[in-house]
Amino acid sequence: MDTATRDEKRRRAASGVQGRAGTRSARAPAGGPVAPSAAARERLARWIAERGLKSTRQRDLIVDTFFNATGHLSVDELLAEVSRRDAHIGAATVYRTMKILTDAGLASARHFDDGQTRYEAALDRHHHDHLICTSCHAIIEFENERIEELQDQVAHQHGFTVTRHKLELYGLCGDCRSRQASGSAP
Amino acid sequence: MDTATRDEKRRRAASGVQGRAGTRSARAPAGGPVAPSAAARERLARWIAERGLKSTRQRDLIVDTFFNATGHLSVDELLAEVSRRDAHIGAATVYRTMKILTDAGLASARHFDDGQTRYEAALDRHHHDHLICTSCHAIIEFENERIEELQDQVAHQHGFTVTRHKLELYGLCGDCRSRQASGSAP
DNA sequence: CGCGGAATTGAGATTCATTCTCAGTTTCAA
DNA sequence: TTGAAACTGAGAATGAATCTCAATTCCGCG
Repeated sequence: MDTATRDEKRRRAASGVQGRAGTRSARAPAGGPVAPSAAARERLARWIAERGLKSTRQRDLIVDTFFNATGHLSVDELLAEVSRRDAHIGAATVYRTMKILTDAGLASARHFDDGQTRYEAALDRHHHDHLICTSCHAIIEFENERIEELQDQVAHQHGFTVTRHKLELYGLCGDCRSRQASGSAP
Repeated sequence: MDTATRDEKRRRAASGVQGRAGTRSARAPAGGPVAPSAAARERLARWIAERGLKSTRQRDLIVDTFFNATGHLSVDELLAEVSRRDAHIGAATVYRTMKILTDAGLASARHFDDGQTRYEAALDRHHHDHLICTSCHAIIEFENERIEELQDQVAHQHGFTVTRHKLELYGLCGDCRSRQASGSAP
């Protein structure tokens, strides 16, 4: 029965505009020249060793696939990608692996308004927020120091100590806007 | 830091100690002296009439309960309240009614990080954002013109036209912080 | 190199929020 | 009053995510 479900999902991931979701997202702006996945894998190895976890073929494959992908992936999308390399890997394993990656601070989970958890690489990345195009689903990252300051200020006024925040701007990206302004063909 | 939050959510959702969530939220700051539910019900009546919908006992009861409640209610909470007045009302009806209210612009749906949709009255209310206490789950509303301006500015820099946004600050409210600082008893 | 216990895996079951289906009920305009 | 259309409740269905468990894999130890 799970087979049917999985096919369902894959079809969606494969067909929809979804495939491109996050493709445009900026990767570590002005990051280092080092291959990110290498450092990440090293840190993961340490994390795993430290707590008696084990390194497995599936885990490695998923992690490798994740760090070699771009953007903000959902488990569905990641599984679709992983399945291409090994069709036997189950969804549960992908969920479990992403949880480990998240706990290890190597990935971070984001909940946009599409009801799926999306993951982005978090290796030495700064905090940032997102602009999301409601038409083509592109996700663009940005940082704004001034906004953060104002947030802290507001929180302080209400006696709050903020530990994390979420700022998402939904709208039309430039491309989609001009596309809609002229012809209609998507 | 997203990590700890997940367990938090599950535990909270499981134990069902949500009754108080949102209780502290501010109601229409400096609103008019008019009873809000009356105006809302009037607008709803028009909305319903305009599109050939029907006014039913259940609908009226749910709407009345919603507008007489305070804060950011989940369907569960609303249903619990409604059930006290009429135990036969089904969850589906509450979902359906809240959808109508939302479409009519009389309620607005919010998705905080607890996996449930929460509704707040939207009658003539200004846009606002939220501070959420991760300990007692109080939800406090705030407005900050300056932040909005900066958001628009950022969006503009990226060629975006923003249609809506979401800003949530998670942390500890003053009460919970001092409570944790001193003894531990809640 | 081979053991054996602990961690891991896949598949299906399960949970939770929400939506859908459908037969019976209610509303309301004519 | 009447009948078509909207509504309702209960349970089934859906979708994401988690859990269960028997079978498998990993890996430190000898």
